[in-house]
Amino acid sequence: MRSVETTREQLLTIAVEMFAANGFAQTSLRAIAKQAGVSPALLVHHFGTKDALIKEAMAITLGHWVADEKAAMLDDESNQLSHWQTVMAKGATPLNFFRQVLLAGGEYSQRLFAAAVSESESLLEQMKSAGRLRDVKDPKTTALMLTLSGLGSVLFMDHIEKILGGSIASEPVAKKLMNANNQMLQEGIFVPSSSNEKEAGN
Amino acid sequence: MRSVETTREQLLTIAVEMFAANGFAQTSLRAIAKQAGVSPALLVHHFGTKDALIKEAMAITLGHWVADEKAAMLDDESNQLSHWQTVMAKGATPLNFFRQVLLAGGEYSQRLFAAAVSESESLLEQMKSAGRLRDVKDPKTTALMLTLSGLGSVLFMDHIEKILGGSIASEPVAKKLMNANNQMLQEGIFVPSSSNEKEAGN
DNA sequence: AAAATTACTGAACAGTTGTTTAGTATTTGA
DNA sequence: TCAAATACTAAACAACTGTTCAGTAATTTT
Repeated sequence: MRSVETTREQLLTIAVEMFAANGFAQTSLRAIAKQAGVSPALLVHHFGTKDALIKEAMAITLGHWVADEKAAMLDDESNQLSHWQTVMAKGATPLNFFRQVLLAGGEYSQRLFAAAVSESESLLEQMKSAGRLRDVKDPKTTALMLTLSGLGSVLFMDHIEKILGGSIASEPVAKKLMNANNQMLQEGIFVPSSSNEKEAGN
Repeated sequence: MRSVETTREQLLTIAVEMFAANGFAQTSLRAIAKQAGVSPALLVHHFGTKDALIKEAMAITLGHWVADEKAAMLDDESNQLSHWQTVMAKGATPLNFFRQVLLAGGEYSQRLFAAAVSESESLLEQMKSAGRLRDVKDPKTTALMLTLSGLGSVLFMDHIEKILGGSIASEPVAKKLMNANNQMLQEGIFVPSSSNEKEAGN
């Protein structure tokens, strides 16, 4: 054999890129094989089925991401902008891949979402112990809301870029988003009306 | 002919439901025809192509929604919860349909997103003239952020329900979300740190 | 009532899909 | 060096896709 593990890895890398760019259902084994200059049957030989290939692609991409993310968190906790740019510096592929995972639904989507929520929760806890969190009444739901806008910005990347007129990775666009977000989350933007000043009972 | 417009309308209704439930690409003409008890060729006869059917389904669903939404806005502007329940009372189909439109990407997705953003913008303006808006530095980007969490909650409906343990249409879950959202948007949740108390320059 | 139009079907076409099979080349282990 | 295992391919299968075609039934128009 010419170079077992290397060919397999190459195939996996190409698959991840193509899945990230076009989605799982829209990427055929034939297309991946063609891009790799290889016969479709070889993909089956190495991975068994398309589903298995997808799962392996998910596992490896999520694994890398989590590792990198943890490193980045320990590294630089306070500067959002530089963290954001660190994330984007990894290139569009992993972010787009996650986008596709979320879009595809199913088990991995569920897991990814849950992981994002719990990351938000631990962020809130960190902020709390740093004395930078106000008295949040419902931390879990709050974390969920934070997750929604966070993942929303990943999912709607293209739309955002069209509206703000620039790459989401670029400094001006990233700053715009962060400033708006910071104002919302630090000062609030709405003045309570008399009717819903108190929280609705439940 | 047995009842021209009626058959066409029935087909369209079934198509909308199936698209909403399973997505556009995942719903074949044969499946729609089977559900309708009709031959696949009849769909082609009435709509020409699948794409045309999809576009017609989009046009009619978006049209109905916008009309209903405008009526609801004039009707009851202040009570978020009852508005939310009005929205949900229309049933899951239109909301899921929009979800699929957003997921599918493309032109209609773009339009829908842009419409949602501009609706958020006009909400901000309304709030401002009602004296219920703080001094927002970047209303456009702020409207965009609001849109992200709004559409996010539509896209991730299933995940949210799994985490909060109940239908998103139910009163307790809806209240949870709204209370967390209100606190965030009215009081803010983060205390500014010294380093990013001032907005980052650009 | 005859003619024209419209509603509708069954069968097939051509393309794509994931996967299988049978076989060849290449590499490894003994 | 010989045998076993692995890497890899060409061709085909079966299932599915959107769409076409030829034809029949029902309805409208004249």
